[in-house]
Amino acid sequence: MSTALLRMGIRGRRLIQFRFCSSLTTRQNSYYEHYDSGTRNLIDEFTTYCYQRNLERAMKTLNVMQRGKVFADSITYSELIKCCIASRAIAHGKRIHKHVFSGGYEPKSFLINNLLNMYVKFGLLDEAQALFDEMPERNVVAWTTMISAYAADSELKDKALEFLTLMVRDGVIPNMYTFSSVLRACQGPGILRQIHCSIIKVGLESDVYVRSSLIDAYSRWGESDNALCVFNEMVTGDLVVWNSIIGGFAQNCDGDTALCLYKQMKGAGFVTDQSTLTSVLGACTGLALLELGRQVHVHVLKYDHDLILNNALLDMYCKCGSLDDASCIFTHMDEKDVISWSTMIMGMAQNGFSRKALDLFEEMKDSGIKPNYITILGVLFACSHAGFVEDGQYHFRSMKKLFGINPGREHYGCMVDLLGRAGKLDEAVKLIHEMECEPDAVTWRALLGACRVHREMDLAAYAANKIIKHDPYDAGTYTLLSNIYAKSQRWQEASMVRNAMKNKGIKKEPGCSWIEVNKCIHTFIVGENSHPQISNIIRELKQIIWGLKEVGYVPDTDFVMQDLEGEQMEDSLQYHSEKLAIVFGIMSLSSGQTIRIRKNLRICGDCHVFAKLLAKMESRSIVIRDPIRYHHFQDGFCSCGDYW
DNA sequence: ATAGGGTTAG
Repeated sequence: MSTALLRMGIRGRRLIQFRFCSSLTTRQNSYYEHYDSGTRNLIDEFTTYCYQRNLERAMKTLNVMQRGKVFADSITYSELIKCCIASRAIAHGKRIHKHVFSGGYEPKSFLINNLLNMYVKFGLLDEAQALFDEMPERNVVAWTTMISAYAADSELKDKALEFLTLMVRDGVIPNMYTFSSVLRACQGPGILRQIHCSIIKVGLESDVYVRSSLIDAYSRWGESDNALCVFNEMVTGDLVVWNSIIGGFAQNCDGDTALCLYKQMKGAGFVTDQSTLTSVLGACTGLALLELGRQVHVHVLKYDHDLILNNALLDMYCKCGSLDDASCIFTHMDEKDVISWSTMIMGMAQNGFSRKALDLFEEMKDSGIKPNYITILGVLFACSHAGFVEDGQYHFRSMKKLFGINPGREHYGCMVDLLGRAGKLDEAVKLIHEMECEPDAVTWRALLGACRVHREMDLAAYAANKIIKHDPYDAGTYTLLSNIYAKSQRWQEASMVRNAMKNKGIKKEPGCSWIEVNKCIHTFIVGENSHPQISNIIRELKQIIWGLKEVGYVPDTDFVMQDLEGEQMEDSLQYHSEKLAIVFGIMSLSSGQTIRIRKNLRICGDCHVFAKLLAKMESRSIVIRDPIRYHHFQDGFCSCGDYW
């Protein structure tokens, strides 16, 4: 007689040893054949229900079996617990937990680990911790389950790292599961490097899970170089590792590298999935590559029910200035969440369609989706850009009451912008002093922007000094401040600012514009006449300026109040990068096509007038995206309403 | 039995 059957006899009851393992273990380990056909049928039924994750029926069948003195063992319970997790049956899970410990036999360690995992999956960390504390022996799985639980909680990441130390102290050796969990808990590049060292020491760096976690962790802390090192050391990788590195660069605003890696990935024969496409769309968004984005859209159609992917698509079209496409996708999405709505509201606002943004906000509330911090930001952004002072004040005042959202710095920034732009500079200053959180450079920049519009030199100087205090390397603000002093004939202060800039080694970022023609990106950098067709472009530009002057274009050379937010004055008025890019667009795109430009600096007043008049003269749309907002030029007007 | 990648702002 086998020892198993002997044990059954001693305990005086029958245990179910399931068919879950019958394909894995040999039949001699199974009690199954010793049962009568009625019991066998019950077990079959139970097994089927468990596989179907039909908890209700499985529990019922188990009760029937227990009445026939056939009891569950650890494997049985484990399967039941998996059922509970799948159907999120918390109460059932707790009942099974009690059951396990009230039985007359000792639960196997894997069963307790399953219970632990169940509490973690249900987010009941206290219960999990209590169970963990009671465990007679904690193996690497139990430790890893706890570490993974704490690492996933933004408030408890320190605890995950602490558990790693405790675990090692307890003599339990972390494995690749442990490391890929604990990497999520690293709260800075220092500790990350330490963990990386440990991983190398135990020789786990080539595990794909560990590798993708490392890449992700380095990317999250802005250390793309290290992420790329980890990636490049890879001999054999999988889709997720590729997705990690592509996503890492896409999120770190390095779309070029992300797209380059995407190309390599396809070259290496990998098939993309939703995650890849989401990151690639993100790269297109960052680079304003509408045509490439459209190509990716074709692949996205395969996954038309993927919400995250659709949201990324939506954002791509918004940020590439194609709101018709965005609206079309938005109306056809079968599921919309708060991010879909926020993306659309912000997209409308940034592109100058403020009324539409506010209408969407009303629609969103009607649809029952609760706005979040970012949604409200979009709403206030829309109000400030259109001068809807009362709407803005209403939404700002009611956000806490209606949605329980406390206004943050960004919200105050929008309000300062709104009030300041409406000429209520006193109220804007008052609001800054009333802020619950400390004003920062962004807040002061909003005030400075308003001062620029209303030519408030003194207040502008005050705000600019505040910005420099917060952000001592902001070249744009230095330039602006020095220009303000110069304009007010405060020469000494002007030269002091310029000296401070020189001493700190702060240099202006050169103006740069990009345009996509035939799937190729053409770059124009001010002062660097590096484009192969530059002489033709300049010749054409001169003719255009000549033509525009005939219809009333007067080049504007007053830059004093135009340097804002890192958008420094570009040196040569005539050859501003966006002018070159626009002219190149006219020369190389077919006549009906919209000209789309992306800029690294804010557009200057002169180029703005130039684009408006040119759009009218050429009867075509020009869209320029700067780091903050969008300008849709058409028929002599701009969607920004001449405020930016 | 325990582990990895994707969406809104700044």
